[in-house]
Amino acid sequence: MTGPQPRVRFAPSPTGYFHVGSARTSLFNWLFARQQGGTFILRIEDTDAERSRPEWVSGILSAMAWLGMEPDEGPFFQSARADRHREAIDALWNGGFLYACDCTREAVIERTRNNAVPGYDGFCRDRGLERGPGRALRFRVPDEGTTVVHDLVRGDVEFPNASMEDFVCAKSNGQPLFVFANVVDDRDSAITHVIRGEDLLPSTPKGILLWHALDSVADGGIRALPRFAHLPMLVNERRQKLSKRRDPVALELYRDAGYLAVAMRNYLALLGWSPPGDQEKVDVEVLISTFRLEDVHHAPAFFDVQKLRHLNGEYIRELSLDAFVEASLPWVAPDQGAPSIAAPQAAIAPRETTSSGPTPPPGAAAPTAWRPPTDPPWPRERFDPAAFRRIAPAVQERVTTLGEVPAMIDFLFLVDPIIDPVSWEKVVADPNARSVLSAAAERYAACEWVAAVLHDETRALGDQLGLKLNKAQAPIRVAITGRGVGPPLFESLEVLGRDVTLQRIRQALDRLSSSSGTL
RNA sequence: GGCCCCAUCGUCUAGAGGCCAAGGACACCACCCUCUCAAGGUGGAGACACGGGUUCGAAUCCCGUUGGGGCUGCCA
Repeated sequence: MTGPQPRVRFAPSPTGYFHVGSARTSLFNWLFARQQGGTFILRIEDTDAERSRPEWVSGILSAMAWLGMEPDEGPFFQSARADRHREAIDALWNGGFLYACDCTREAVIERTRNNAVPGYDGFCRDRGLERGPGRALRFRVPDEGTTVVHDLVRGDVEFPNASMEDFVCAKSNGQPLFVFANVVDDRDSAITHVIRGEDLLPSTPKGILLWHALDSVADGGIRALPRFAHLPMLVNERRQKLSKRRDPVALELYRDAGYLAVAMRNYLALLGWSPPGDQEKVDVEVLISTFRLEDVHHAPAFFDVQKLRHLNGEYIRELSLDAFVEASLPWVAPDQGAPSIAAPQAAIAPRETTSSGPTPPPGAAAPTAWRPPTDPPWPRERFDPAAFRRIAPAVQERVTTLGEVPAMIDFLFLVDPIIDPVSWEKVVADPNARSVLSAAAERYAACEWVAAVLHDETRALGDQLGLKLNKAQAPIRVAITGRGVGPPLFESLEVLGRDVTLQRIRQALDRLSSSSGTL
């Protein structure tokens, strides 16, 4: 690609938490910028003051930091540019592109009820109203002709101008509206590529009209129209645009559940695009070097958590033991130096931290200390880092999210294990359970306390009772861990220690003896 | 209703006229491995929405149909 270095922007509106769809849009912008040696700009579109809150802005910033997408410029706040927007409005008004309109929404609806063409009917177009309070400013859309969007993803998309209504550029209170502020800001920041969701495609011809109008009044000089790239929507299982109300779309949800930033980023990149070759799990360097807007798929993509989980599991298993232990800390020991929000990602992809870019400007919230919303089930003082580290390799192979770690190791740190009723019922129903537990208590009391020996002892115990190891270990597992599934039993026993093991076997035996045999 | 977009296994996708009796990944099924559960290994089932063209030849190009979706706010 030739010409000036690309300048792209991600322009979210701070209306709540960070949406996975926004994350995907941001990622594609970021990938494109990194690849082209361009500039990635963050612009907060907060022109609607009533729908903007500071904490939502910091949510955007920290989510982007988590995914390793630091902006090169910004965040810029659209609300801070009101004067500039008014200036551009004046220029357009003076150029005759705008007209004042005092129609109420109700009046328009009333008037156009039976019209073939919906939307505003141009009622005020030739009334020659002066600007003033209570009067919105509308753009005089040409009656004839076609506006074509040259889209890098979809090719040329044509919009008959006659199908566009005279849209509002400035509210009756003087506030600029989205399309208008958006275009002015893109012009002023010399954006070369507008990469955003397909839902914005229908408003693009309006933006183009505005762009050329601003050119013709030389507002800020003549500016080259950016290239556009409209990304396919992310949809739910019903193939509808992801909705905040009913779909789990908050990126924070996934972070809280223990998805790694690298996995999330890799998965997001797979939505509407795929790296060359048969490999889908790829390093960010590959993402950056092979990403092409022209290769973006046209059809909407379903956000498939199953696949995300799988990828996450792969990334977790790939971690070094140290990295896994550290990444798990927020879930197992939230007080022990809970890392900042960016830390898990930094630990996993250290190269990420070398990405250049100015430090966030004043007003940008620094990444805050972060922890998952739920604490581990054991008393914090009973957590033993050394014990966790010993069992960690077995856990690492078995979890698919970090959020699953506590449930896998809770028996080590709880005073009494949490007994799963269904698993316990199977023990009660097992006629051999009592003799297995008794024999285990006997053998475990005397043998050397290492996994291999415990393994042999248990096998021998089974032989003695005519049971395969898989049958013999079952009651012991439930007695010790409370569950029928978990990390390898003998390693678990080794870490737990002889005393606690014997105590829990005795407790299980007691419970079996109680009249009901149930919990 | 109007404008616009889209259409390959259940899902994400590869596929730019012959290399495709359509490849990969997730999910699913079976087997192997195995102290449970995972992981891993091997194998299996599974798709070009439909109808017309164009062409020697179409998943790939064109038209139509059907089906989905987006937009249609003085929200962004």
